Amino acid sequence: MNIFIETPPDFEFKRTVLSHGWCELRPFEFDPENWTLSMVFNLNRPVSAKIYEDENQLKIEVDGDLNSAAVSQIKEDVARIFRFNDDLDGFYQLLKNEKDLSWIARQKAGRLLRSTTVFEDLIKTICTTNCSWSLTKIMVTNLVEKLGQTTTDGKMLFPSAEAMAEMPEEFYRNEIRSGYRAPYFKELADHIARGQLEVEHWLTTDISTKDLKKEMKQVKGVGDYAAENLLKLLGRYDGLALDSWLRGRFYQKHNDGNPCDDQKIQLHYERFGKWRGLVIWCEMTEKWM
DNA sequence: GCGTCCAGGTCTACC
DNA sequence: GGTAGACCTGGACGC
Repeated sequence: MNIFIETPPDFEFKRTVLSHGWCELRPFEFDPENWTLSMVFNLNRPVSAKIYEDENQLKIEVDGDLNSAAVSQIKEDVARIFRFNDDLDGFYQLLKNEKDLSWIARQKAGRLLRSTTVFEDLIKTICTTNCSWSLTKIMVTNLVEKLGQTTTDGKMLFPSAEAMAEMPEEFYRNEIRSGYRAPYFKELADHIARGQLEVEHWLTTDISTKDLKKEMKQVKGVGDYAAENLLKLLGRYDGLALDSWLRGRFYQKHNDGNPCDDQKIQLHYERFGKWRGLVIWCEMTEKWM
């Protein structure tokens, strides 16, 4: 069946899908020829779907018929991953007189694609640390294919914390190829499955970004970069989430290709206040489309 | 085909 | 609080 969802006026499907690398990480699958994003919804059973842009709405093509509760859940999940409820007015106002950055508002960039749970984004973020993008994809694909529930058409859901907690550390090292991250995954999944750690509330908590970042860094494998990257996915852009790729792009664009310390990068974006993390990301990914 | 080197972010021990 | 070394993998490179 097909489900149609109206999009906000300042929403841009293509810019959001390609906002960062998440569309390449399972269960997301991006088809650039047909401009389709595939994913799997966690309803009372895993259900695969293809998402298309259809004028001012999104068309969600799902396998079989769904009841109204399942349709509501899909609408909620779609709003969440595409950031329909994010208010970017302040961000666009800030940039409207910036000669080199005004394109961001014109192209409606700035919505960063995310998963349907904080847990999934957290695990994927740890998979991006200290390795090549190809290894990130290998680790995420292995997690999904070896632990995820299967849909009727053979697609797979991202595994739950409970499913991950059932596996021993060696599984993550030998099967997922996560190397030294193996004990981190095991410990994180154990803590969440036992109810000792609650990460879903990170999306709605009122605590300061500084305190939230501190809480995130209590998770093994989460350092400054990972915490700030996850914060961006939660809608908090105070941190730049500098990694080697972002630093390299800054050196090329603003420092004649020469390396500089992080303090100089921080200083460059300081005037953008709470939006600085989103400004640097949009600026460095301008040519992705 | 095999061995070596490198990039990558975080943790831990140490100062 | 700051710093050095270890962690582990895939890929690039030389032989």
